Amino acid sequence: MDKEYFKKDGLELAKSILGKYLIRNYDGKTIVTKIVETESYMGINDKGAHVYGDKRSERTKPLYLEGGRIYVYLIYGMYYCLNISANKENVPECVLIRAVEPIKGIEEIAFNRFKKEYSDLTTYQRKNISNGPGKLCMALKIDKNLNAKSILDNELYISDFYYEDDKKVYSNDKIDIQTSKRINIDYAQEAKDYLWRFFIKDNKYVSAYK
DNA sequence: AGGCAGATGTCCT
DNA sequence: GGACATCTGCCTC
Repeated sequence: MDKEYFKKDGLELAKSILGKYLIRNYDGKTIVTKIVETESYMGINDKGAHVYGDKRSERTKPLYLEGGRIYVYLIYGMYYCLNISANKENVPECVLIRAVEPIKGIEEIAFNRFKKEYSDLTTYQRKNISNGPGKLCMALKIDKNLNAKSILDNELYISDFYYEDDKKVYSNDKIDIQTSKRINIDYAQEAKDYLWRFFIKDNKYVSAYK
């Protein structure tokens, strides 16, 4: 992925990063996951968006930067959510990453989530290891420190391949995408019914919402 | 497998 | 003071 890739609009970006790899590097460790669920937030006219009504604030600053910036915010006082800004500068669209599938580094993920080895997790915990926006941030150790940084940098980036024993493994472009209404934005009036949630059909790690 | 309450900080009226 | 792009634990079925 290059800089230009992220300058498409928020709906295009949400669909095109499905199936791509979200890769996290920290403390010399690498975690590889696959993006399986996203939502679009379409800027100043979207009643579900943080920037609705052109609400510029300290919090929403990264959204106004050019596409490809990380926007991390705190929700319900205890959880982080990861977004990628879309489109060009001053067009504050973004994509919320709602769920990922673990590919590499499962032991690291299990520890970040439950402070236990993967083999000690219950089937319930295994199923719920990264199938939600707050859960995936815990799984990948994502917090405010990454806010406003580029999603092309080594700490956290999106790619269409990862390395398995020095061999490139590419993502599959042929993905069956399903759509639905966005989750938990009942306040957004007519915008709550827009079909701006996208997920990979039948993927085990999509969040619990139908 | 599903419903409900509680946790808890930051942004907004 | 209230809302919030959520998760967990505890309860019932």
